[in-house]
Amino acid sequence: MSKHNIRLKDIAEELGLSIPSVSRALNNKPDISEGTKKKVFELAEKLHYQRNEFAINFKNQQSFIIGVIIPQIVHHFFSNVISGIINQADIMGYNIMLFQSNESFESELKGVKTFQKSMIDGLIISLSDNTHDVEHLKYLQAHNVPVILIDKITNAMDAAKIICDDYKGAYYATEHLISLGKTKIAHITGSLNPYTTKERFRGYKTALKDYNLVFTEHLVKKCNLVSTEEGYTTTLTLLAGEIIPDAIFCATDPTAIGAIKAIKEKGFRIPEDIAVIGFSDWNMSSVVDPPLSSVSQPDYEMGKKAIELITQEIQLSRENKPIEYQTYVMETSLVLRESTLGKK
Amino acid sequence: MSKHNIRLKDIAEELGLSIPSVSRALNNKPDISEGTKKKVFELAEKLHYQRNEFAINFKNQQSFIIGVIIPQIVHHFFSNVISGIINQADIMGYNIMLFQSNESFESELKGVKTFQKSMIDGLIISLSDNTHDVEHLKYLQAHNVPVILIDKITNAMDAAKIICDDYKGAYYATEHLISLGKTKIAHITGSLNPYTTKERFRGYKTALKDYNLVFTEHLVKKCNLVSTEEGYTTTLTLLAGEIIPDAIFCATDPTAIGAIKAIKEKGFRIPEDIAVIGFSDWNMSSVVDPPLSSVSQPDYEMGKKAIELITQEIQLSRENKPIEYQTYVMETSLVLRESTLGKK
DNA sequence: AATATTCACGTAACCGATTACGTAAACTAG
DNA sequence: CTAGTTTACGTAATCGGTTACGTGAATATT
Repeated sequence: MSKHNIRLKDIAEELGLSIPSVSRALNNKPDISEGTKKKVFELAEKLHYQRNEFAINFKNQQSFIIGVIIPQIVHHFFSNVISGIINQADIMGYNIMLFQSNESFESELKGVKTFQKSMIDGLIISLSDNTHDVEHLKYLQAHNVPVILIDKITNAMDAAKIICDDYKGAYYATEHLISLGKTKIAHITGSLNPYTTKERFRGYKTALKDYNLVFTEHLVKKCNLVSTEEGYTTTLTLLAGEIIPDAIFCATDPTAIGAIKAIKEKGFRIPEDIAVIGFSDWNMSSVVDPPLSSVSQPDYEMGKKAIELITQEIQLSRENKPIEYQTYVMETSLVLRESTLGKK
Repeated sequence: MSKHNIRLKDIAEELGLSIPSVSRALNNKPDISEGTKKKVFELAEKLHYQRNEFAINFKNQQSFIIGVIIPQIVHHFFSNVISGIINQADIMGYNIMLFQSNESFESELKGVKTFQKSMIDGLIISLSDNTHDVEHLKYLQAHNVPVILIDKITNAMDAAKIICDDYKGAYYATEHLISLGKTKIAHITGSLNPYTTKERFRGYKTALKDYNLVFTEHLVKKCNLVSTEEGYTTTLTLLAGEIIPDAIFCATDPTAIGAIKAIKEKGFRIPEDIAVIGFSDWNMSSVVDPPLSSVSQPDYEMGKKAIELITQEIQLSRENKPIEYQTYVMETSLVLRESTLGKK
């Protein structure tokens, strides 16, 4: 930040005018003569004058900065969410201040406090897995800073929330496996991020029930990290069990990729013997062998929606109008590939 | 941003003090009595007073914001760079304002201007493929805003630059293939992002030469988008040529993944008939079949280094000290997997 | 006791721009 | 020719905090 940027004062002094007159000229205010206006414009042009938005925002008590806190940037889903957030924020005239909590509550708390002191106009946050207390977010809200929860949400506070329909996505995925004639459908679930995982589990169970398939406790395995490695070992356990599944619905793509590896290693065919479907449609999913069917989440659109909502809330908040909080459930879609459909 | 945050004025009025006295008390300045200090601290605590950093930064003409512009967030390499940037910036007490150019020069230009008006203290930028003019960056520099180029750099301006050793990485990759006894080593190069691609090509050629292998023009193919699809079709062309390669060094991992698909489809064994190695070690590379050997870039460290450098430059710039620009070349490392080593 | 020093605070200026308000000079109207 | 209006500007206040400077009262020194 230069100390030698051109200020209104520089222009005013050179033209023998007062600072407000220069301001009025540059902003095309009525109370200024055409001649002065022209002189000011020309000098401003010549000196490459740029308005100091920092000063204006300070005066107007509005930063045009939206804080974004997510658990991890290096994540297919979140990087797409951020992409949507940034592109839409640009359209709406806002800047994005980004922070990652690395799944730590302390870090998230620190991020919120830093943002608060930086006078963000609003916060879009996806909670860390270790966040159970949301007083820091309620405090922001209480001070007229709109907060929007995205993906990893909580019921512990009233706010606009954006999620994708994990339940329906899981239901459709399971339904798809059923439509292939599979009857012994396993599910590898996760324990972290309770909300989405629970919803996926619920979708799985409901689909089984709706199609009159027996829910078998043995066919449901829990994975803590939902990683490729855990997917691999968990699937090996599944395959060594009494009931060998003929399909596996995994709560995440990495888990599904681990499952594919285990299934191939044990000599089963995919999808003939065991079909596999994941969740989230990671970019890697199309390149594994066989390419993985998955449930695609509207990540980019969720980010875009978050900006649309928060800019509205910021506006309402400035006008001291009441804000009605809704939860926006966005549709998922099935992306079918060889891991369920087989070779074309 | 609330209009009703607690200000020094509120505390001052309640205690019958002047605003500067409250300020001195809270900042533990000497010219204030212990009794007053205690009273101020207690009331500040009670009212949850938070310093308005926005105001202080405005006064100090320093925003503690570092602007970051990259072509795309949804990219394994860049998301890791940003991760390093954010974590290190947090340590150094800076905030990150993020923007993506989507590989558009106009968009990049707009981002730079917006950041400039927001009074960023420094800019870390990875140029879009369509950026040939860097006047916008030179302008920032001329106004004491340090600019650091990362990965996609240019020689058109003097600035600190951070790249990874594409040349050596490519050399090592080729050398590794040679060490496996491969003699007909093909290279799939790209045309975008000339600098890195050219360096990778140069590393490939030099390694061949150093090990007395013939450089064969036919074994080098150009891919514009370096995508999986292009890698696939390009490899099919290679395999239909007169000289069938016994190894392929691809300029990117997606290309290599496409190559693997084509090689498997044509019935060749990997790595026995044809070994494959990529570049960048995308997260998907470990899950393809066979797992892909690749050249790992120090993405996270590059981001971290960028923050270290820019905070130093900001400091020097504030002290009006001269800044010496260097180009930091960071080491790559080989990540060897089955696509060159075979099954263990 | 007279003077010097320290203490503890208040006042004013500032960061860069905007905006409400005030006011000479010029213009208009009756 | 005077009163009212418009024009085109300047002055002052503001945003929230920091800092240089000034000052009366208390304390210390000779």
